[in-house]
Amino acid sequence: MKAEALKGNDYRMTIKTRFAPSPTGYLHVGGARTALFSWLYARKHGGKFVLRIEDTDLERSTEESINAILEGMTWLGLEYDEGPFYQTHHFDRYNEIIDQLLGEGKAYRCNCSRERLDALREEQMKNKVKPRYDGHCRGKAISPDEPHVIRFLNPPTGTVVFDDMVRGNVAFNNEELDDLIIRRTDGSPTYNLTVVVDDADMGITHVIRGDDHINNTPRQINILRALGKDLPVYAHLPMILGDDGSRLSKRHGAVSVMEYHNQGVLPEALLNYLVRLGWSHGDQEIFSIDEMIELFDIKDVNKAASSFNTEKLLWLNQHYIKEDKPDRIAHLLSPHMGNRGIDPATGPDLVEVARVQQERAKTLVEMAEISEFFYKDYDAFDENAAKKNLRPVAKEPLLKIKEALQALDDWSPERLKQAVDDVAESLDLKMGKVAQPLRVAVSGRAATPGIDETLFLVGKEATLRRIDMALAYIEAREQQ
RNA sequence: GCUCCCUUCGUCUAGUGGUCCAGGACGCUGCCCUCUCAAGGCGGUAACACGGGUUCGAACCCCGUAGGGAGCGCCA
Repeated sequence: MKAEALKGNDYRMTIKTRFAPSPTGYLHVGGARTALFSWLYARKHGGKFVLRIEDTDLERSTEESINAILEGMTWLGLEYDEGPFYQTHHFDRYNEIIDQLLGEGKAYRCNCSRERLDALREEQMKNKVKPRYDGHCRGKAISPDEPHVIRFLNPPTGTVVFDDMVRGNVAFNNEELDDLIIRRTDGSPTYNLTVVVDDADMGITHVIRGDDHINNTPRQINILRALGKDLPVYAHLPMILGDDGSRLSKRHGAVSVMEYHNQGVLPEALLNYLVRLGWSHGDQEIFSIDEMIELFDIKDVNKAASSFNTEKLLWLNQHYIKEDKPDRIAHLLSPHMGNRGIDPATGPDLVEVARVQQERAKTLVEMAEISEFFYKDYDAFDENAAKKNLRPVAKEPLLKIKEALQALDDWSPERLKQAVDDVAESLDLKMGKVAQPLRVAVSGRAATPGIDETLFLVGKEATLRRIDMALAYIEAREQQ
């Protein structure tokens, strides 16, 4: 008996959040952060997280976009416990609710023409008042057989008040609202109705969404009340702006989550970056997923919008690349090598390459670029590097080191380091005078990992061949 | 235009009346380390939007102003 009661109580208390994107584009960073916060809230409280696709706009919704959103969620690891649900599958239910409201006199038919509505709006704007429907069709007997929309009869007076988890107490006057359309002429339901019905049906306890929806909240609350449903708790998250403070758009560079994936950003880096946008926990910057779940509290979310800063994202990305296990980095790096036409199986162990490059790249794309020479001869020397280091004075050190390396049968980093040291000493040169020309010779570039690791991974045969290429380059220069 | 909201270094933020001539992080920058590039270590640069109050005392409370944002669809 007691256990039974407890169980019932627990059920009601189970927290459920949702992410409800409309599939009209890719998953962008703003949506991803909204999803992250919703997900964190559910995870932190042992609740459920549901994914609902709001595809009632048949004109703009696409299959491609649905897949892009699903792909983005998966990549970020924001796994959902229920769904994906599709609103287009719930039309019968929405109609049932709309008919119920109609029957109860809480909604009515309206046959105002678009022309009348447009004229009304224009008139109101001209008179400097907020444009809203004037209730022209309220109480009019309009036949279901003639073309019409259905409007929700919004309470004409009073105030809608709710306690937002991030905004605090929010109040709207019903006078500011109007009788919104809940069913279009073509019979399809509209957003404010479908959201309310689904949230109630799915048992969503906490509606966490972007604050561009805050103005919809009082309308939704009024519909919920008309339906006699419990209200969820609301949390309206601030927007993410571009680095110039304006609304995030394509001209700010990448906004799609998968674009970051393509650029070689690690999901944990993006997540860490996103969680710190509008939220903080003292001075802490680095958060593992588990720490986020443990420490995240929606009450610590800021009210003000924040600007997206790619530099900081890249810093975090480098941090995670550096900290991660070389074999995972190698695994993630492999496709990027493939994009450059390189099959990692044809050269040194990619795990070893990842290990030596880990702290030298901000993205996996960059790491692939600076690692290409381990797998294939460079097409040309980096111009500045060659100009500076492959000069006639470098000839003797290169010849000497070539000789020393040729004689080496233990091609280990230790012996390679020793060989370079020995040559430098024998010529009475600083190590850099030998190592740097050698570096440019074997890699074609000015910067690589330590010379010992570099030579080791490039291998004896390629090293000797490339030293000859460098010597030929120097000689060609001398001819000029 | 109307309604609502927001405002600490360039950026992300800490800060909830005295411990703040404002702390951390990214960026930029100086030095150290060093075979290059990174990474790392130690420094530096830089902010309470403005104007009035309230108070012994204000980044923190109140009021204006300015700037920014969101919404005002048979889009979501």
